[in-house]
Amino acid sequence: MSKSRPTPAEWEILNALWKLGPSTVRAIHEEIGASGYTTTLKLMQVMFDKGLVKRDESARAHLYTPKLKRESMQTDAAADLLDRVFGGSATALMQRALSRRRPNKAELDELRAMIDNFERGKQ
Amino acid sequence: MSKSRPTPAEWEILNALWKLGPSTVRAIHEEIGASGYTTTLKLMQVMFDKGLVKRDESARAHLYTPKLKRESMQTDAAADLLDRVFGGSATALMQRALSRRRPNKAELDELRAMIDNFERGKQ
DNA sequence: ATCGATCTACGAAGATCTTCGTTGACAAGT
DNA sequence: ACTTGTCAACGAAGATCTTCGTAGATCGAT
Repeated sequence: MSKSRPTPAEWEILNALWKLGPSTVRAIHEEIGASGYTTTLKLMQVMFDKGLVKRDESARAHLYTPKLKRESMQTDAAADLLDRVFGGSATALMQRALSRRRPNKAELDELRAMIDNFERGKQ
Repeated sequence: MSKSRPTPAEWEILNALWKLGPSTVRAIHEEIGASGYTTTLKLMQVMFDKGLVKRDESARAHLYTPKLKRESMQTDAAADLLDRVFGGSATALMQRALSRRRPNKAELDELRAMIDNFERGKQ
């Protein structure tokens, strides 16, 4: 029972799945523009074995779906990085996240609104 | 010329190095409470080969130091996650980072101050 | 000089991740 | 029925990460 966080290749596939909804290997393969089809297939089969995705096998081309919601997995990933790299400091994480790509005013306002919401305990 | 981001084990060693300053393998090994000494040694040798750390070999017990500043590597790691997991949305990242460990008022104020600074272009 | 402790160096094994070739099944069109 | 294209399945190779056993050098104390 490991927490097995998705690998980079797995994240790419998950993102495509969340974007497209239940999809065949072929659809995902084309969405991410990967190299070889069987590579994508194998990756998704491994993800199925790991329990990262479920699949509908009723048709010949199986339909894959992420097992968890995107928000949930993102939260895990953020917690992971926060722990491993930032010693738990969310402030430091934000500082670094924003320092590369300069945010515009709209984004800053959005962030402020989010903080206000946290303050009111709305999350 | 790959950007080769540090692995989890490497992050643990880097964190110890930034905390303690130039250190021997022994010191880092004890700081992180790892299993076998030679494992820590090998990891740090590999990190040296990769160029993640430099070392002073003048004494028998070499002194290791990270090659880059902590902030710089944190920025890279945050950009990585932002890209791979959050599709570039800093707002989403922050939302998830805060949702697990509820921030207190001091922390929220700190975040607000940070955002204000960004707005004034002080970063 | 020898013993014991500590260090680097090296290589190999184990674990995990990624890529790919091949096979056999199935479906659609001829 | 035969061909062509698409699919899942499987296994193996390659790449990277982590652990560990062993060997050889160095130092301090006896």
